[in-house]
Amino acid sequence: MPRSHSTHHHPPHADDAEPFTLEGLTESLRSKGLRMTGNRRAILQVLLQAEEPLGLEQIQSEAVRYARGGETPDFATVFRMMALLEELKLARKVNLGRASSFFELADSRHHRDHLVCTDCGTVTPLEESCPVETLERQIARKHGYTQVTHSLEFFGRCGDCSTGSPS
Amino acid sequence: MPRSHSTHHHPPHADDAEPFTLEGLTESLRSKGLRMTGNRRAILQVLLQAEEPLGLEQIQSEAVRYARGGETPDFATVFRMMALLEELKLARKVNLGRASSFFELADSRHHRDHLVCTDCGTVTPLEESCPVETLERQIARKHGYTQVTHSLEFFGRCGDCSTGSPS
DNA sequence: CCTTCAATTGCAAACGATTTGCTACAAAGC
DNA sequence: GCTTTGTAGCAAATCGTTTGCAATTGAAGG
Repeated sequence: MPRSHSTHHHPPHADDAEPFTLEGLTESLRSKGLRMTGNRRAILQVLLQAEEPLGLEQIQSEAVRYARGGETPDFATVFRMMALLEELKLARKVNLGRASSFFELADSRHHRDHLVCTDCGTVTPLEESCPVETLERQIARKHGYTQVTHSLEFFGRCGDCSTGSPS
Repeated sequence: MPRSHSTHHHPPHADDAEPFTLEGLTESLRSKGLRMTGNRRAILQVLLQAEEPLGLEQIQSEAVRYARGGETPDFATVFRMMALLEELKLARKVNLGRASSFFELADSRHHRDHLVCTDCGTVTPLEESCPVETLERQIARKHGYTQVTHSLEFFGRCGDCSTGSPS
């Protein structure tokens, strides 16, 4: 499918191959009656820059660099923004096996599989994407990891729930 | 590879194809100087029976059925038992996208990929295990789910950490 | 069977991360 | 610039998880 050159706003979807932009995301929010504020712009810019999933505190502290006046957005603000983006399927919570949550934008540019060290917590975004079982050993060898396991879960709406609210 | 008919105890490992048994698990604990108590036996039986990952409260409440005298083990006891099994790599925490944790035994009989409904939370263990990207649509169609996404993470010890403690 | 010692348990308190109520603030339309 | 209504900050509440401690109980040895 040739990519449309969207001069118009067509809100990006989770399964869209197209990378998210500040403009596109802004438009996605606007079209829902939501407002683009300094905080939100800063948070989005942090997420757009991210090379790996970020925790709420990371997002909060990095947002300073994009905010005017160097104001740090409140923690609750970051929390609510991420909950909002998740709701709109523009961002995802990533399971890194930690107590707290990590987030990434839901486009293909930012969605990666990750290699997490259970010891030091290092997160390595993977380039590949293939059969899991087979890959486990390859990934282990390639990255010099040991005791590699994987966690693979699917999320979606079941038939019953799909018929209910269209969402 | 022909399966050995283990009359002897050889503690089961995480990547062992052989299903866990109450006896084998008991021996695994014993060999570590740990004790097999009524609580633990009950919890293990719950896990052995499970067809899908269970939360701590589920484990606790179902344990009643295996405990003598119908005593419910304390929540903390269940928590500590699961932490222990995780430590020994006999059980795993599973990411179901919920706030609380879910567990399953770490053998092939119990380790499954899952399909989780983001709406009602229904957990469907999958029989298949193949390339993720390709499978997403197939799984969606087969189970009547929509908006299917997946979460795939790898866990292990990185080179640096591997050299440190042997664990 | 009884004793001994360390592992285990229950209880309750401590924790850490997340979530929410409320009021003041500020985007965006008019 | 005024109004409407979404948003931000602050602090308190919540939720799941984790831990300290004293009492209990496996299980090995006498």
